[in-house]
Amino acid sequence: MQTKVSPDAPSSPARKSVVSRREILDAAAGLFHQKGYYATTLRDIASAVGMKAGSVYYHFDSKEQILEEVLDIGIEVVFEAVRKGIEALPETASWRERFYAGLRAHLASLFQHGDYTSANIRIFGQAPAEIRERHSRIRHAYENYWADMYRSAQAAGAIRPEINLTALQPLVFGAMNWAVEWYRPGKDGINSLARDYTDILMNGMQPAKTSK
Amino acid sequence: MQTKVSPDAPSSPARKSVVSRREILDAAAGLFHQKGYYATTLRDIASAVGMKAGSVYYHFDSKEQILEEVLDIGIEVVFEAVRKGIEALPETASWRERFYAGLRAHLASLFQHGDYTSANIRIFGQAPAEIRERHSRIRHAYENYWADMYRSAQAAGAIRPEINLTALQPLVFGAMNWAVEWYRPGKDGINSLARDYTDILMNGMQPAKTSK
DNA sequence: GCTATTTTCTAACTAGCATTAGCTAGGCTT
DNA sequence: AAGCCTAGCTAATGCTAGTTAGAAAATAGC
Repeated sequence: MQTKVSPDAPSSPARKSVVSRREILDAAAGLFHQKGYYATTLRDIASAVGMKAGSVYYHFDSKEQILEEVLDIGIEVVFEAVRKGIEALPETASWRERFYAGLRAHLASLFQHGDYTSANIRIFGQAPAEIRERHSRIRHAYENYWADMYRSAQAAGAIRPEINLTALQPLVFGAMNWAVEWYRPGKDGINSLARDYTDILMNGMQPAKTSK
Repeated sequence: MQTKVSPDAPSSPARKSVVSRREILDAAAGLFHQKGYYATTLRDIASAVGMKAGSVYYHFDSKEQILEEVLDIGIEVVFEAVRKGIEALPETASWRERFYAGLRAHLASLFQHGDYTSANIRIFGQAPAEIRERHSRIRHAYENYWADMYRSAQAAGAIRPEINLTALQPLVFGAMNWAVEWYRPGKDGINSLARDYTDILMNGMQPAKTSK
């Protein structure tokens, strides 16, 4: 019945089921992103990986478990990409460079690792309360990562002291995540999008400086 | 069978069914917002207004029709609020004032007319393709309203010429709409939120002006 | 090559859903 | 007062979904 995931069993030499499992998750993420959670049936998922619906239960206990893992992976992938993107910068990097790097990494992972992250944004609201609850931990970890960056940037004077970080943070998140709803990437697409966003958010849209 | 809505029949003195119809829509909007479209059953909707599921079919042809109307109302309410908020300004109003008024009205209607607009944001992605298609017309009308404002503001020099409006517009939309996911209004809440957003988007987060 | 374990399939079961058909009771109109 | 329209109810229908149990196939170990 396999209830626990048991991360890589003691000596298993790349089990077959590890692959199938991953394929199922991949397919599920894609379908969830496309059609939403409820509109996606287990038969859809199964047939996308060339299986029958019943077989999925060898790998997962329920449809909800699949949802849960897809959600978690969605955040983890972005989180890791952003962290790596920022840590790759030299110590001397300016706040603007760090911000750009983070923004760029977040956007990139929305479209490259595509399904998991964009599924996350799309279906989070549809998830049963209990699952949403559990999943929120990972979300908050990621949010806190950004929150810390903003805080220290403001402390260092790279962000105006009047700026309300409680508003800034979700503003940026919203701006980034909304891209899933409309943006269809071209070749250089994501970099230029990230540049545009950075420019707007750092400098504002107005030409000169005005009274607050 | 009642296929057409026949907007306010010639001389009917406030039919009972008009009320029930509206109650159903209200309840549906609330539930859609809360639980999503598929997770909301007709029985849920019906019992929320003290009816049985079958009776809903006296007022609507299908669950999808309810969805469609809820979606449409969601945009219309915001659109109207924003238009009114902006038109109420004097001719002499600055771009910043206009922007603030629009932003404020949009945010306010997210939380005041609450369910319709936030349901719209939440469930649009879950709607069947065909409905999404039809509904997109209204959406685009609203988006175009903003697009025109941005264009003329930029033409008038109130927005820096380097700003890419194709990026600016969804950035702002995303920022506003994301508020549904996290913001819980207090008393003065929305006004101060709108002020914060306006400040960030107009002036940017950084203290002085830097090289682009 | 035989056996044990993994992995998948088949085939059903159950529950819940949207939808429908026919009925009922009250009120408006004439 | 008769009959029609309105508004809603009850009960049944058909379908689809998640889930399960056991058989079959594939794979690996000895």
